[in-house]
Amino acid sequence: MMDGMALSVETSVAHEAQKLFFEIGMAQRVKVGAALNELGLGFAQAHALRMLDPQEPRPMSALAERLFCDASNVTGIVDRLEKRGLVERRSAEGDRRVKALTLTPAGVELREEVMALMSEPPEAIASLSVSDQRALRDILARAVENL
Amino acid sequence: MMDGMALSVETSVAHEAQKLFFEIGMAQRVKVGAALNELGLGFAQAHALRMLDPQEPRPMSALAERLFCDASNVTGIVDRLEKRGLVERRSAEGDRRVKALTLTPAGVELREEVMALMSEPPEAIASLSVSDQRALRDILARAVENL
DNA sequence: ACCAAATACTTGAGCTTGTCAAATACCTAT
DNA sequence: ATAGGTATTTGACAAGCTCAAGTATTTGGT
Repeated sequence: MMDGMALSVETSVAHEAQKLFFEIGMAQRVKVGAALNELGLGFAQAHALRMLDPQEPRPMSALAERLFCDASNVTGIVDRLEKRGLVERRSAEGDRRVKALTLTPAGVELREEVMALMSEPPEAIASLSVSDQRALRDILARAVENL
Repeated sequence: MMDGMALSVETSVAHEAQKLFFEIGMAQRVKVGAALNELGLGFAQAHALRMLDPQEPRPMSALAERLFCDASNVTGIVDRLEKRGLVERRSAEGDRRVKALTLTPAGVELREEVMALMSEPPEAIASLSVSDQRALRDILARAVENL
């Protein structure tokens, strides 16, 4: 009985937090999506851009892993990025099967914009007091560590 | 100079928080997406289900608003839900242009599952201490109020 | 009452994103 | 040499999304 109640209290706090978390995330997704569309990018393309390293070329397969999706999906996403001159497929030295994805200067530049856009805090967070923001950051940092 | 620095400190805290927020949200999206697929639902369908009221039928247009998408998109989403017998289109009394969306018993039931699934806190949040969870919930509640 | 304009929804074209299965090209180890 | 494994592409298909145009119905002005 006591255990049951204690547990239900705990889960209810986490659930309440999750509902709020989800609501803020959803709103932000809509806002960011609109901004990305104005840059002519879908969410997946933007995410792919973020996952590429301006310094170090990565194979398609590495991108698929980071995007948590099928390799054949990456083909299409990279096609569109390449058509816009943001990315280049270079055959990797040593293994001609792998395509080393390289950001072009235009790609690097747009990537910066995307990064800025996506790390822009939503209204909800920006309007918190600085001490709340700090507390939030610290709690989320602990949360991420526990992954 | 001082103002500039103070500002940059503030934005950097919010930005750091946002990056963590985004990372947790992204991971959760993937996990929830997989669970929804096992129920045979896409994210949009699930979200639509959530936005319908088991008590009070709503017109398509109301759903479009809540989904932040075009009305013509809702047609397709509701088509799929209706084909599975989760929702019914009834002509509204008083205005035959309007379709009143009504959840069937199966729809109500599946909606419950979806709600439970989507408010299930991610690993990252669940593994926080109870006091962190409480603090998180309270901060997010303040954040949502500021919308 | 009549007709033009507004409203609710559907349809169709076209795009991106996603999956799966099969093909291609290349590498590696026996 | 060759059998099997790996990286990427292709093709078929479906969801999700937008825009423009179409249909049905209501509303409002005259």
